[in-house]
Amino acid sequence: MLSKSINIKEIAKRANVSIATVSRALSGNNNVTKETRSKILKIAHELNYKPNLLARSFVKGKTNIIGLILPDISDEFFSEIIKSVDDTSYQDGYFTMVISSHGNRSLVESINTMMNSRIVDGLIVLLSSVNDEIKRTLSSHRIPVVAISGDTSIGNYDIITVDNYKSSRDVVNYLFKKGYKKIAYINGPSENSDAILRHKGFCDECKKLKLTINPAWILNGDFTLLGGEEATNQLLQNKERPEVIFAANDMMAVGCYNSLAKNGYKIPDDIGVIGFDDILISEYLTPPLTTIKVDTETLGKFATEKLIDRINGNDTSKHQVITANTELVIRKSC
Amino acid sequence: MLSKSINIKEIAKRANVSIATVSRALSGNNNVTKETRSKILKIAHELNYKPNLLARSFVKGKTNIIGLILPDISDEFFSEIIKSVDDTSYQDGYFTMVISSHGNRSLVESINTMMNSRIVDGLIVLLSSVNDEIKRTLSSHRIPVVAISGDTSIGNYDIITVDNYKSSRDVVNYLFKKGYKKIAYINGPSENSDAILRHKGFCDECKKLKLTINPAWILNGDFTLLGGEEATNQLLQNKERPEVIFAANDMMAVGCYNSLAKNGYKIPDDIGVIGFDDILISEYLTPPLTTIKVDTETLGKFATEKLIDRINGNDTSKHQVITANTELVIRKSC
DNA sequence: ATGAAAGCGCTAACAA
DNA sequence: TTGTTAGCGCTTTCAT
Repeated sequence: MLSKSINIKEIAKRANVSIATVSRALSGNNNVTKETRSKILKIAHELNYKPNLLARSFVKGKTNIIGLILPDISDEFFSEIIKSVDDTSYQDGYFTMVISSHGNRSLVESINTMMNSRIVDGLIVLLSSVNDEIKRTLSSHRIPVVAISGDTSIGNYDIITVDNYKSSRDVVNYLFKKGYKKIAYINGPSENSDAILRHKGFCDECKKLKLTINPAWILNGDFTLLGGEEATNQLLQNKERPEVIFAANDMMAVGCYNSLAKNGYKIPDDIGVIGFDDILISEYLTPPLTTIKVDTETLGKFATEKLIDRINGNDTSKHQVITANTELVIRKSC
Repeated sequence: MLSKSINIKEIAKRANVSIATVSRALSGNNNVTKETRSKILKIAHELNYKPNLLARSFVKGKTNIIGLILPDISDEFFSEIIKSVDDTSYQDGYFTMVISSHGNRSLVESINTMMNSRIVDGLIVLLSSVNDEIKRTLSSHRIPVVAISGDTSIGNYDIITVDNYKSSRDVVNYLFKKGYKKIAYINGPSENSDAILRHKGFCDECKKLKLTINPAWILNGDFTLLGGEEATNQLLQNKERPEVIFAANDMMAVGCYNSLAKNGYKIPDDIGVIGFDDILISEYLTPPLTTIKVDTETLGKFATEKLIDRINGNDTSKHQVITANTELVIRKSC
């Protein structure tokens, strides 16, 4: 294994030409006669020659690999992003390297390593929360960076985002029109940008519709299934019960379902539930979950195309914030 | 952007030493005096020097990246594998590069590219079906290869597998003991190694228990949700109905649930359902799905550890087949 | 402990 | 059209 590999020098020797000619023949460069080229190609094939991409990348200063940094790889939402990014980049001749930031402590570290390693030509970073250090790190762009982030405060990089705020208002509006007046809300993590905006959207629309918000109906969640379940348990302790629960993401909505089932409540007859994200599972819950569909495919596609355009220098415009569409998917849960 | 970067030559100049000394100081080599080292480190820090990992990899012939080739990245089963592989490799100082084979046509191509690129030090390949060409390609190991595969026919690489056959027999046995005699089976794709073994396990155990298999109750599926739904629809056309449906994977079991609900059957009262894989969603179905838990974390961990041991030369034993455990998880669906 | 120099495999500028 | 040669940034002998 790892036996000494065939290189262009070896081919050059056998073909009685210089390594430059071999390089040219192999890279499809024009300045080689048909005969020389076919002779070289034949020998290369016979020796099962494979170019050392590492050497090539090294000299060219370009690897055709993009890096994708995620907080946590297993999350379903993220895996859809991975697929979308990978599909898009592959079509443009790029590989995707997926890097979990393995906990927040190392997010900045991961970004820094990747930025300066020369292993990736560009970076897509999925951000759940943003602080100054992260922003500074991302802005120190040795290579192009695109962030997928709820926080759209401008930095020195492109941002692909979802309209959390408006979608959240849409939800409240929909509920209001359906006749729901008593709405409970399960919040996401306090530092999560998406969660913050969704919460703000909820509050603002309630205010606009003059819905009074019972403070006991605003629960703290953490975007996990269990968090949603516990929040709902807590909610059900109150004597007065809401008519519907708005969970800031679908995973918590699933937790909601569990709690409600265990406590003997029927959805939507006794209490309605609405979520946010439209993860795969949502459609197959009983009853199917009404939710906001976040188009992860577009999210990943936009991010990748933007990044590759930046890498290739095809896009030298000012850094942008691009908003991907959402859509209210009405199913059976409210 | 991409401004000329600081390199060891620059540091050497400023520190009035040779590049060799800088290299030694930076790599923690002993043969440098405390003073020289700290001087160099200070300058490197001031200049915000980051080593060019590509150059380092190139000269060392080692990138500390492992490749993970998957048939389709979005599958939930696979994303758990990704996480496990990434976590494990990260702990050992490796990055993980995820490569979707983007359809079978390019699987061999993907393997070949990665094998010879020098970009990855080793390769984990998730195989859903195996043919001679794939086997030959994997066996031509310029670098170590570990396959995660149902097909365990020996090749020139390590194999991590799941005991599909035995687990499938376990399922039938469990059903039999629960009093189910009329069992329907929804098969996976005909060329899928796991599916083939699960089906064989089903047949053999039925035979052993002298359960007669109604041919109309053996359906063709494709491991997708929709496939499971359609198969179940078809199954319900028969006048005689089975007491329980064994879906060869959980995704199809979810499809089963949908079809049964739409046709007015209650699980498990009217008809039972059992699956295979234990994907995240299974626990939260109504009723929670009884299934075989495939421990993807262990699967990925075994594969990664094996691979890294091979890369480091810590394992020079003959190629092995390692079987990861499964476990029958009894919930409420039968 | 430090330096000089070779070389990893390839591309590309320059010469011929 | 082809060859010569100089790097790319780093590690690693081999001297000193």
